[in-house]
Amino acid sequence: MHTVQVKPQEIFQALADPTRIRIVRLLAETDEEACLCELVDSLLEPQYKLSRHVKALRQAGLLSAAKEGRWIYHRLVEGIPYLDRLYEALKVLPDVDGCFARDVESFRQRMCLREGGRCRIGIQTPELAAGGE
Amino acid sequence: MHTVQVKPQEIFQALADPTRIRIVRLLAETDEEACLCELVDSLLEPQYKLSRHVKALRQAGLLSAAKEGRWIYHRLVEGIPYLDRLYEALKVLPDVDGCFARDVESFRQRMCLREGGRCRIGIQTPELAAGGE
DNA sequence: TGCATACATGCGATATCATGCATGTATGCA
DNA sequence: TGCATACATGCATGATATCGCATGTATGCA
Repeated sequence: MHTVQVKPQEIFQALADPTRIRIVRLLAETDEEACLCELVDSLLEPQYKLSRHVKALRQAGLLSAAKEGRWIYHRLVEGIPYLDRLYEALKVLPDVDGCFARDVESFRQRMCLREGGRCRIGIQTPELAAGGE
Repeated sequence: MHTVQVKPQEIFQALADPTRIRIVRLLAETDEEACLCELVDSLLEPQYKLSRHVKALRQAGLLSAAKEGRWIYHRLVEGIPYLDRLYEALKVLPDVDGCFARDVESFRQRMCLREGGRCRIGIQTPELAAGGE
């Protein structure tokens, strides 16, 4: 089940980081699930960084993970009143520098590389993969 | 005006503290304004602590302040889409230990001490006033 | 004009967090 | 069975947050 007694402040703490907001907002706006390499290629942040942020969001109860072989698909936990309202808040956040719009656009293009609706490739931006460049 | 360019993560950071959540939730549920001494007597936290948290919420754009002589009334900034949705999320947060319910009850009782709708007394819990006990 | 009072804040101690680098784990394919 | 790869994490570091204590500022009243 979801609730492992997550304190309210832990939920907001999970969103108190620009990268984590980008992750949640991306998944909220597209209503999609994504594996880590897709997030890396969309947000253009290092693999280890997003891995940790995704973990933080999972521990806060915002994300659920589904393992499929080597890939792990992350999606928003939905159906919980206060979480659903948080997503709504995120979706109407101002996007002054167009960062969120770019994330969504990059993500949509990355989704085109799926085969049969599943990710079959890894990180397409080599300098963001483990080990750096 | 309101917006002094508050970054999204600063809004969530402002709510990433249990005391600040209590403040915002109290004002959201009661749709009231409150001065600092009323908050002290309701939340039963030291004056200097709430003063700082209120300041943090103001800097994040969640609270506005109206000075009336020695008293300063704080209320939620409303009418901004993502803020209004955040308040809605706060209002449906679980209250496992009954903390929020107690805050609201204490606040309602404290409001009975107003004269003409205005606070005319100071902190009624001496050990929480400046200087400690 | 001086005092009581509503609220603000400088300081130091402690704790938590995000990041980069490097490396570890686990899964599937040849 | 070994290698490539998708993802995870230990460690050190710098940044930031909270708190208690004490004190400072500003307003109104006697």
